[in-house]
Amino acid sequence: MRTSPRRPLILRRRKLPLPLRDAPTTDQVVANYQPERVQKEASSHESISERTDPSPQKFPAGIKIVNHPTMSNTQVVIIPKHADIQSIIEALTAKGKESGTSGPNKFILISCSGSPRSVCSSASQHCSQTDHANTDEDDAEGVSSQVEKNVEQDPEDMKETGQWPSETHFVSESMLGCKDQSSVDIFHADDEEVSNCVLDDSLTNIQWLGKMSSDGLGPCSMKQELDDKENVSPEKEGARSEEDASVAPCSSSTSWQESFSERPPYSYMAMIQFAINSTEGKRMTLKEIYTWIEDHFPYFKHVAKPGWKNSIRHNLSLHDMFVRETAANGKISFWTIHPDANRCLTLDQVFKASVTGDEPLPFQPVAFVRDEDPFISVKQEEAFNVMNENDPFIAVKQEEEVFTTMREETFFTTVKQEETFPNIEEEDLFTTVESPTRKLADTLLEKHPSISRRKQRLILPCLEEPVLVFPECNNSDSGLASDFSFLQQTQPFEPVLAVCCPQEEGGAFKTPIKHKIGKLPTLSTPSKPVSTVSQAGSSEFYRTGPPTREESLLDFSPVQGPQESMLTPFKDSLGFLGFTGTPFKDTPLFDSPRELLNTKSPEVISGPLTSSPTSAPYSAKPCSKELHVGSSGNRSLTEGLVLDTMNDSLSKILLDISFTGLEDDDEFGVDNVSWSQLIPELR
DNA sequence: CAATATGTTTAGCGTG
DNA sequence: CACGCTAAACATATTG
Repeated sequence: MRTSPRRPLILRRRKLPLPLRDAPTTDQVVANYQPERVQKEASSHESISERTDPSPQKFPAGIKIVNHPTMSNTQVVIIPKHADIQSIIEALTAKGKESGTSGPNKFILISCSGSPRSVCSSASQHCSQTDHANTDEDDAEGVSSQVEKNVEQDPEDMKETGQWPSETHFVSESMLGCKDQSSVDIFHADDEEVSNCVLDDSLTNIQWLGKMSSDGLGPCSMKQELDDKENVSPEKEGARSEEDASVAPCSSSTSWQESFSERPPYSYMAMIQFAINSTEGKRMTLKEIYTWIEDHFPYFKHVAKPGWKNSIRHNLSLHDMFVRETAANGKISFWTIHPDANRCLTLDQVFKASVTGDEPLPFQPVAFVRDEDPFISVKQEEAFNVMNENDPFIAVKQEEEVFTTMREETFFTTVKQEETFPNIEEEDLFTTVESPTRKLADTLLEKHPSISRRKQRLILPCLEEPVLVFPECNNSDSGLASDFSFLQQTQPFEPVLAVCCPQEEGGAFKTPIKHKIGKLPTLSTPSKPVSTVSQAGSSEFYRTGPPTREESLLDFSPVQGPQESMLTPFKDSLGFLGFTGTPFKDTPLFDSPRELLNTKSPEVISGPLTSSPTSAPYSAKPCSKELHVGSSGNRSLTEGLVLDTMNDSLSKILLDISFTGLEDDDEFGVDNVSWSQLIPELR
């Protein structure tokens, strides 16, 4: 099969692996998933509570309990529609405590009463809560569990292979067990991708970052592990990935070595920004950019085809946020990031935010997207696009994101005339070296002759898509840092929203406009204006418009998650937007099990579903995408809880399990659930 | 002068 | 349709 040219998708964010406290216990009837067994169960619909849960606890009638197919200390509990969840939880809690470390202490509760929309909105609405909660909590002692689902498998094949039932569309993962706090990440994975490379992606993306450490970001450590890594064959890696996926991989050097041959989940745009922002002067020669990327992403040094450099050059030229400056002697060209477009995203920053999650970030970026916003196209994270990417801030977001991609896609630029050229008319900024194409684009854009040909984008009402501005600009004194310094001072820990009116600024652009800032240096080709080094002082608000897909989808969004939300200024991109493809990437956190129980989906969704974009932009927007996704497909979402009796924590998880013939909620009763279908969903 | 590096632009593809 | 990626063509600059 042809390998998709897309960059690796971040399917989920995985907490740093935690040591398993308990070995598989003997009381588990189903220690491992067995297709044969599932087949039998599929035809019988029998209640397995008796045989799998011989404990004396009193459970309401109709409850079904089954051992998790892959998680040694976890059981899956299907709760009847009208069962008293509270009592069930209490019983399970007692059961778990009674079992101690030698028995099941974690339970995934699947409720049959949830509706797709309610679930979706519920998850969405609490995104910010989740972020906040995670920020303050220490999850070092957490026990994580992952619930993954593959998709688009023929039911029969699923039975044979132990994979997912047909019409299962989401990949979900729950991460819980942080004392009183749990987090659950639910992702929407592209069917094809998931079906083809779920495991691969999990390693490629999450583990890719997860295995990194701040110390490991440097070229040395990366190179050190390269040799070993290259010896890992795809087959071997694939075989290992499944195990890793189910057994929270340890952040050992070994796993890191094995995974970093994977293509990094960042777009070229994001990586270029990483590279440039890693330098003191925020500028790099092309060669240095190459070197930086090779050093930090061994994939490009040892695996990628030579053409990647061409792509780098292509990106540098294509995106207006990248400005070429010529040294005084006119012989050396440096690439910089337009000060007004530079979000100062660095790899280290992204890493810390997404992986460690232990450093409270000064901001909790929040981005709002209209329901019709094209953020959805991202996968790249699909699930997570901390950085989308595309831009890492240009992205991320993907998902996002902690990142995406930093897609700079939508920068509302203010083509401000530089002080050095106060008399230059805006329309003249690019006249010197314009290509026919650009001229045409300019003509079409009329008032914005200098924007790139790819910037003919929508202009969104300011109120509908507030833009979160990140005051944080690590080690950078470029535009943003200074521009938002006041915000940082006044509201260091509060989300900062910069509501902009694109129309006023001149329109939305994918990337910042490269406008003539200084003398036109010698150009290898006469089509692109170049700025001189001296222009670096510009500090105009380059990015004043609502975050577009590019921003929110930072290509690096892979690290998006509750904890990541605080990482970078553009968390919105990374988080909410970066992973547009993942409807439930952000799920609510609850301080207590009771609070979780009291949370009713209908309430949660009422806002997003009924509120107009303008009336409730802050609460509904972030989830609009998710809502859309959740309600659009032929899917049946069910809501679940994860009860960790070891930590007295309860998390809500969202499962999108579509069983053939069970679209109707009323039919999705416990009696109709086939374990052969459900179990794989919970693997 | 050839080879290489750098830079710009266009086109096609896959994906959402 | 927009986006990111890839490939390619072409041009200019640099280097040996």
